[in-house]
Amino acid sequence: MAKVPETTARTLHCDHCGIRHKSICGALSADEMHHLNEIATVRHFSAGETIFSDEEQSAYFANILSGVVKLTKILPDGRQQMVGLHFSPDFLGRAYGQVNPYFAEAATDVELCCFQQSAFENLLQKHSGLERRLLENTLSELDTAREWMLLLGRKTAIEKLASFLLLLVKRAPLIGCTHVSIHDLTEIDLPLSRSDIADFLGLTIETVSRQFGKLKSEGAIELIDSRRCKVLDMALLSECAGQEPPPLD
Amino acid sequence: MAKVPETTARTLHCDHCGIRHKSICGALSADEMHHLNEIATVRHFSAGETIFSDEEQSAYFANILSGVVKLTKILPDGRQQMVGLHFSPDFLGRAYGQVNPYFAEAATDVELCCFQQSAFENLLQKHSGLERRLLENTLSELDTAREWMLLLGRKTAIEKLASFLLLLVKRAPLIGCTHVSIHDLTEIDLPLSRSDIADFLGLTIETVSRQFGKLKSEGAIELIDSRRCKVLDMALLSECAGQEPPPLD
DNA sequence: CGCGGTGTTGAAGGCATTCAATTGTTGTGG
DNA sequence: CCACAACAATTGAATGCCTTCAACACCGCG
Repeated sequence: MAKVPETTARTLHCDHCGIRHKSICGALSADEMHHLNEIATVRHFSAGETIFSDEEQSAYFANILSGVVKLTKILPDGRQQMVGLHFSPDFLGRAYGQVNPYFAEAATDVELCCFQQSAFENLLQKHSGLERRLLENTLSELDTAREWMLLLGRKTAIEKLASFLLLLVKRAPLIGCTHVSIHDLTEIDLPLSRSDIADFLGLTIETVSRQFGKLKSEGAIELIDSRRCKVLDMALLSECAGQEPPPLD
Repeated sequence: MAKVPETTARTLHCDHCGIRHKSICGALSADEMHHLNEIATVRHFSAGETIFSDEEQSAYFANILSGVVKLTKILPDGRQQMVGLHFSPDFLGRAYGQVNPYFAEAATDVELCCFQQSAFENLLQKHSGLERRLLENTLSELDTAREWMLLLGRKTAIEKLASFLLLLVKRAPLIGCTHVSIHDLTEIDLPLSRSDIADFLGLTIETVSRQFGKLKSEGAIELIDSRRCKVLDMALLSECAGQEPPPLD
């Protein structure tokens, strides 16, 4: 458990870390960072690999250096629901060690900066700035989860998909998966398969596919290929997401 | 905003507080408690009253002394989803002041111990034990929210209702709304109206009512009146909730 | 007794699922 | 380079679950 996993692992120099200030490490002084540096290792995961399953999940914490990580929960009969979707520079892991039935899986190729649980929790207790950062982090995750609950409980399939695309538009700049084309249109790289999107939205892959079709025929988006789409009309997309008052007719 | 609201308000003696050790106040020493005592006021809300709406939500924090509080989110067209359900001795409020579109409403008559935002956040910064308690609190709320997402996204109507009843069975002892009858059967007081339950589960009131009927005819529960039900077969109820592997037929 | 609010029950309709077939994509080996 | 398999995504048709709309029952209260 305290062992470094089989995957590529090496110590890392926080000084040169690209997410140094955006991640929760931003709360640390140069001195404290030094301590963290000593317990940090970088690990790589290919798309589809399990990062942790419910049995061993609390073994370590991690910052996402690059890539997309999904958190899912599974019912005994196999039904599955995504409950978290994390990009760089998000933080992974459940402090204060209660066991939770989550699976974390790499949605794309992923690079993590990992910390041993015990060492990290030590640091957490010593340095209240870090704890506060973690608290703020957790609070905003809770906000996200609740927004998501509204989506799952009350939105229609097309609203769900439109909301998902808007979420990508909003968050994706951070991970460089959108860019603006010459015609001022946003292009989105979808970091998830249809099956993952379905898990995210509480739908089936067939329904997701059909809603893509509807948004296309509405003129809100255009599909370049199954992993890339262009937003043709952002206002229309927002309206489809149910965030604007619906047209009264 | 720093004013004490119009409702009944008086200073309170934390020494005699019934939830003193179970709430987040348990993190405080007698001395610190003294400080908290000075910024605390008790407020009463009748069932149905709004505790805070999205505009003013961050004005204060509170411990729930008694009663049940629901947190809801609303779509522009009026569709509504509950995103939090809180009992005594839960803590209410979003630290570090981002505005969030929640409504908090009293589901039953409610008694709160309120703290001014600024005063409480001061205390939070000075006393890291309190902050840690809040963090643990927030983490477990996040766990709850994610469990709920699984329910909203993937469970059927009957599974949703059964899960809700199990949640009450699990949490309700804290608020004295269950008790065991002479035949060793658990009796539950439902603190929510059908409409609230529907909001909780992402269903309509009609569907909730029908699922009560199904659970009854399955023999899992018995309805005493619309606000009280008896669990006849806990194992069956768990099975209906989809927590056990479903019967293979 | 009538009234409003809350909960139940029935019938019809719609949206998402399920099952099934087809097309598209990727990577491997001949 | 092409054939082929394996997988991912789309599309179609039929079913089913939940919703919607509507009527009715129940309860407390003036």
